Amino acid sequence: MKRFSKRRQCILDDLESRTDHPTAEMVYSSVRNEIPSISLGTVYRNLKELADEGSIISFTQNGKEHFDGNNHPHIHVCCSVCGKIGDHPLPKGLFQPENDPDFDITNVIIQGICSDCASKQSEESA
Amino acid sequence: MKRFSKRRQCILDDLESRTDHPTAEMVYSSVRNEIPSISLGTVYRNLKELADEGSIISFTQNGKEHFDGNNHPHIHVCCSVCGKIGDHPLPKGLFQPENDPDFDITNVIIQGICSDCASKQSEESA
DNA sequence: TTAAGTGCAAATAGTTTGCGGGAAG
DNA sequence: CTTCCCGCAAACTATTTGCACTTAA
Repeated sequence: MKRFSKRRQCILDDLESRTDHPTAEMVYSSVRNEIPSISLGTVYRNLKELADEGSIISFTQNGKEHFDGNNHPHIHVCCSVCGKIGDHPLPKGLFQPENDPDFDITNVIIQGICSDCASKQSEESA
Repeated sequence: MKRFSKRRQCILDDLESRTDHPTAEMVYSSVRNEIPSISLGTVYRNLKELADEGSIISFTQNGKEHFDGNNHPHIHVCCSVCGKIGDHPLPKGLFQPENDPDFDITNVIIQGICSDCASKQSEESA
């Protein structure tokens, strides 16, 4: 049976209290303020368990896994140039794949180039 | 200046001729039928260049990068249990982030659990 | 001719895991 | 007690890179 673990709780609390989308390393660095003896392996282990049980959301961007304490399905808009990640609400039913009406959406990721980076790029090439 | 390279062309042709979403390893295995002496490093190198220049789309699923020869922005529906990836058209303007109307979308990923896997899981827990 | 492309193998980055010790129930 | 959890360090996987050699232009 799954136990109450101070470390797991602390990791979950940290994720739920922040609005960015930290990597494992970033969670590690933050949680160490609370529990200096915690190890990176434990952070990885618990992040994976929390994601598997659906308590948190995870997705990969630029080769690193990012985590989100808000486990309600919503939209992540990610700029592939600067790496910025923004949250947006998911309009009800809008994204339902027509060939699988019961597909259970857990996360939506939109990749592209934000207008800031687009204007910088056009300056450079000018 | 960028040159015409038989290997790069062959990799691009392979990607454009298939409708799945292969990993680098899968492209390597396929392209080796055409050019047996090609190396995995070259496949990685060219896939990265093609993705950087926008000729192909790439995204990470289950810790591996997948590639798509269709570089028109469209929706990838990914089941996080069985790993199936499906293509869907992107309704014009539907996903435009309201706080950045000029955000240039290159790819949309919808993660979740397909109905097949969902029914299998409910059987197991029964 | 010469800069871009390549094979090879070593290196790297991110993540996972086995194990002996520690803590929750 | 006994089962899960943890720190540690080694292992693993996917990907990148340096270098000497090829090849397209």
